[in-house]
Amino acid sequence: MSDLLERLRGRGWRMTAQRRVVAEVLDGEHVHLTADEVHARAVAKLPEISRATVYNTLGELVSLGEVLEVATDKRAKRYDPNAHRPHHHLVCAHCGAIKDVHPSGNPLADLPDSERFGFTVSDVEVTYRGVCPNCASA
Amino acid sequence: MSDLLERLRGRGWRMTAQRRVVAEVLDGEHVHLTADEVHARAVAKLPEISRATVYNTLGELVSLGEVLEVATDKRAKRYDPNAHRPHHHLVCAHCGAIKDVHPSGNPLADLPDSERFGFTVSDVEVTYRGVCPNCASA
DNA sequence: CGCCCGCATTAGACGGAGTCTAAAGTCACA
DNA sequence: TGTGACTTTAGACTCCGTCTAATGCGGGCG
Ligand SMILES: [Mn+2]
Ligand SMILES: [Mn+2]
Ligand SMILES: [Zn+2]
Ligand SMILES: [Zn+2]
Repeated sequence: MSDLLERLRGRGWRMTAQRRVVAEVLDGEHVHLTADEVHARAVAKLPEISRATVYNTLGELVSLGEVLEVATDKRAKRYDPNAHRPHHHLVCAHCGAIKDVHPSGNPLADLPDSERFGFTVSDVEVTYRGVCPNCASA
Repeated sequence: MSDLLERLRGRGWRMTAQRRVVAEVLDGEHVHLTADEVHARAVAKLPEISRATVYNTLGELVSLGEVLEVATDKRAKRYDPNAHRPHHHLVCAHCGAIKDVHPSGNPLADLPDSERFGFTVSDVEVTYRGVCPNCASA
């Protein structure tokens, strides 16, 4: 994702300090941060950045397909910079920890035509739930 | 679900007009209503029922395993009285229509040990997304 | 290089969904 | 029927996210 800024510039994005900082926060680690967590980390690098700008920028990154929205819990959406390699999620029901997982097989193929009700099915999300080792040992 | 009230009484539930009405709203049709939709339908039968009671009762039904919470979109949770037969969901990305589906195969078996990170995995939710026939023809 | 237009940022108001509280009501057992 | 614990209620409150209108600034043009 380190050439993200280049790609964005290529798409006509005006480059600003705020956008750079949001991209930096998402870069590197494969995390699943909420918008307010992104904001908190962005503020550490650029104290005057506003919540609205973080929301705006995340929304744009999502539209551009550079970041995915993930709704694993029923609270705040999480933003996933791992948009390159398709994957699903494994969530700890106790502490909320999230792992990227790659199940074998193609769940799309497991939905027979008789179960499609005439829909054009284009995507599938799989969320595994369980208890992480940390929470299990506590 | 028609003997739901019996089961609940058996569990020591105090039976009230409000709880009866919420159970009736959920009974029968296999719908996926939001809490406010449940409230609206409950009000039609018992005008003075409050939003808080609908939320309380839905929460209790969920704890008892009689109703499932479904978070197919990123807005309000939906309440699913079809807790008897395990199933997944197919959602229209355009109008939000929701269908119950029964994929072949067991997605839990598709998650190799090497992808479990020491978690005890107990559950999996699969959400298919696409466009329904109505929206496709429009 | 510096101007200037239009895009970007900002603070704060606003909205929807859900939770909480404290006061009032009512179920059900004795 | 009386009683006490359980339920219900209105409305305040929180959290997450969106919107607005005023201000700021990036960067192409002259
Ligand atoms: Mn991920
Ligand atoms: Mn369902
Ligand atoms: Zn955990
Ligand atoms: Zn549709």
